[in-house]
Amino acid sequence: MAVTIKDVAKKANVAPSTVSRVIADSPRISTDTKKRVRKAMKELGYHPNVNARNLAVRSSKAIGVIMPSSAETALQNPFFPEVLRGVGTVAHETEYSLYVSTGGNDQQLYEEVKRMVYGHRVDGIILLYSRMNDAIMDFLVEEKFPFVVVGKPYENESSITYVDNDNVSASKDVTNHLIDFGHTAIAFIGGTTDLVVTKDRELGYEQALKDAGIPYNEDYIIHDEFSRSSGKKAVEQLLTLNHPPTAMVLTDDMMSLGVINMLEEFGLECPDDISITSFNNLYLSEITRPPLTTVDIQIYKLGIQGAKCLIEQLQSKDEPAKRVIVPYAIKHRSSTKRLHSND
Amino acid sequence: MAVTIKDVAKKANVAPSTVSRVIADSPRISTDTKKRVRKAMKELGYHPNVNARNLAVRSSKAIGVIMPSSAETALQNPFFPEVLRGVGTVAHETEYSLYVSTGGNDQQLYEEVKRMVYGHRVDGIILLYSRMNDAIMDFLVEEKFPFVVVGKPYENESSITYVDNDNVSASKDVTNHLIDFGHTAIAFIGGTTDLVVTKDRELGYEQALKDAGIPYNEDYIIHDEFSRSSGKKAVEQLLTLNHPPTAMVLTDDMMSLGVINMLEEFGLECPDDISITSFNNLYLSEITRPPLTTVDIQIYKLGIQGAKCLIEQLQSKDEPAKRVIVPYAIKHRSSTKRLHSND
DNA sequence: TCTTTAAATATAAACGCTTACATTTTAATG
DNA sequence: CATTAAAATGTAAGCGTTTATATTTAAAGA
Repeated sequence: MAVTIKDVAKKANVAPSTVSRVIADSPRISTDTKKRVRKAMKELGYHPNVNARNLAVRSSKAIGVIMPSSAETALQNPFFPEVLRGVGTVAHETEYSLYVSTGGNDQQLYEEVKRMVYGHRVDGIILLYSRMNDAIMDFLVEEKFPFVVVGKPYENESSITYVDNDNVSASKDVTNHLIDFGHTAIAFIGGTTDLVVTKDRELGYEQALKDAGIPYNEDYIIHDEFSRSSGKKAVEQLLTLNHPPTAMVLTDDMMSLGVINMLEEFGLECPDDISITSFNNLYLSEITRPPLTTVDIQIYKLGIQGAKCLIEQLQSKDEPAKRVIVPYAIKHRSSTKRLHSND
Repeated sequence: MAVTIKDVAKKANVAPSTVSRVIADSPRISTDTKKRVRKAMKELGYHPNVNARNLAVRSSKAIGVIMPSSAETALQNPFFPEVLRGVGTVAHETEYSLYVSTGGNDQQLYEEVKRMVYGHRVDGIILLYSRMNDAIMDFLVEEKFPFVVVGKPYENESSITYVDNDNVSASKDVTNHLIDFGHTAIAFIGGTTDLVVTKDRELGYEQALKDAGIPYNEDYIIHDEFSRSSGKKAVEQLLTLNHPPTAMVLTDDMMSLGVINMLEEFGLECPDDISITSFNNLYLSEITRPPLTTVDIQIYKLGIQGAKCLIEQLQSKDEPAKRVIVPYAIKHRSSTKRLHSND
């Protein structure tokens, strides 16, 4: 077997507890013995066994990252890798490990979270999505297990720590941008309605219309998954309307890609025939034709902040529930155009 | 504290060992007591503590997934999430957990791997890249730690289990496709040269040229990271040549995106002015304009197979080194065009 | 020099599980 | 009905740490 604390102890002529204490760099050990023990560790090639340690201290120094269940489409959206990168950065700094979910469907995911929690696999969890009546979130609050959500909780908002953008305001801003450009027939294409983020962005869209005195048109509202195929479907639906929109507020860059593609099939050009605003500012959004006017929600920062909050929560037991709002910024590119100014 | 095996034992009036055996569904326990114990577990809400279990059995039922160090650019390429999805699928089926690397630079990553290995955090490792003189891979063989690589090892090829495509052949095929279309001025833009995959694809490209009797032109070969910005740089370099190429073999869809974008800035259209073949068949590749003719390397399957191989290796100690070649398929779309047939 | 106190280290009991081995119970055999 | 074998369960020793408590050693005070 591998070399243990006892081997080191023997070699350095001390008790195992002493070795343990020099690992923890306890001030109760004289610098002399510390040196001696460290030498022995080096010579033997000692490395602590985390399982044993975790068992003794009842923690795992690991955090679980839960992505939406529909792994099929979820992981395909660069949003997730990008938050993950943020989370990973602070995890690395603080020497936490990252456990990621693998569940394919809702049920599997739920089982997996239970395994993480009950099995003491992780000390805390980061939820990378937020939807209504989510069994997993309910479970976590029920169990009083430390977690933070990236996005806004659909309930218990004040008692759950979360990091989010001000999506209402962001959505209002882009809609206003479209209105400023003279558009009044503005469609909204968002993700599934059970996602809190969709709700918020729709709300912002509505507020902007209302403020501008533009009547709300139900036909202009479409909800679907975040994916390219759904984007296509959405376009089809809108373009066959009597009064097709001249602009659209989309809530995801990937979706926008699909929409623009579909538009072309219908013989329409963006932004000449239709203006588009988007969300996320994925690295793709500046590479598409046209480059997208999109809301930079600072995905990486969302990840950073989420992880930070969680770890704070883990370090001091009764850290209060926090809310951190990551600022957004609209990237004005070329997917929107002033109405009636066909040059 | 949480409910332990002893609590269950007491409640069910059996010895802890019996409970343990029930958990393992050992045939040595009568169905009667099994039932009784299971009932007790349910009533008490028992869940095994993995740390304790791992310590006892000296394993962790977890596999480590190592992505390239430059997390900045790496995770941005949907290739990685997609393999991860494959890996996750089989991990889930076999009840393994997934540990992912978080290291930002080479050194950090190396440290992390050591922590995984020495700390008994994972039972095996999947390397999601393969480059020359990789300290991590060397470390793993040195330690005789179970691992598989997705990609082809740069050395010890016969003693390391890996899953890969036949990249030489694939690259040859796409190059030939270009040649068939009448192109002779064909450039190659690949990732950094220390990546084995780049080597292979370049080799295929060269072979195709040679077979067709087309002289090798060093100016046509460009190496860089897999990213969009590097793609742009590459284009610039090629177009300012005396005899700029009429076609290019690119080794990554993301790069292709950048290239096409850049081409436009130079006033060139793909495929009218220049033909492009690509690799990976990311979901984007059919959404771009033009949709890319690209090699479908079946990323998801690479992940599936990689995980399968690793787990086989973990289950039976002396599983022989394997090589599994995932078949590729060229997706013919609209980014290539017959030379001189300007319609 | 003898206490008293502080500093340094050792002892041993957890942590929650698995498993080799021992023991008891049950069934089978002559 | 005793004997033996097989089946079912129990006992206890790990797995490699941490940590409360005890012990030893060294320094300080009287």
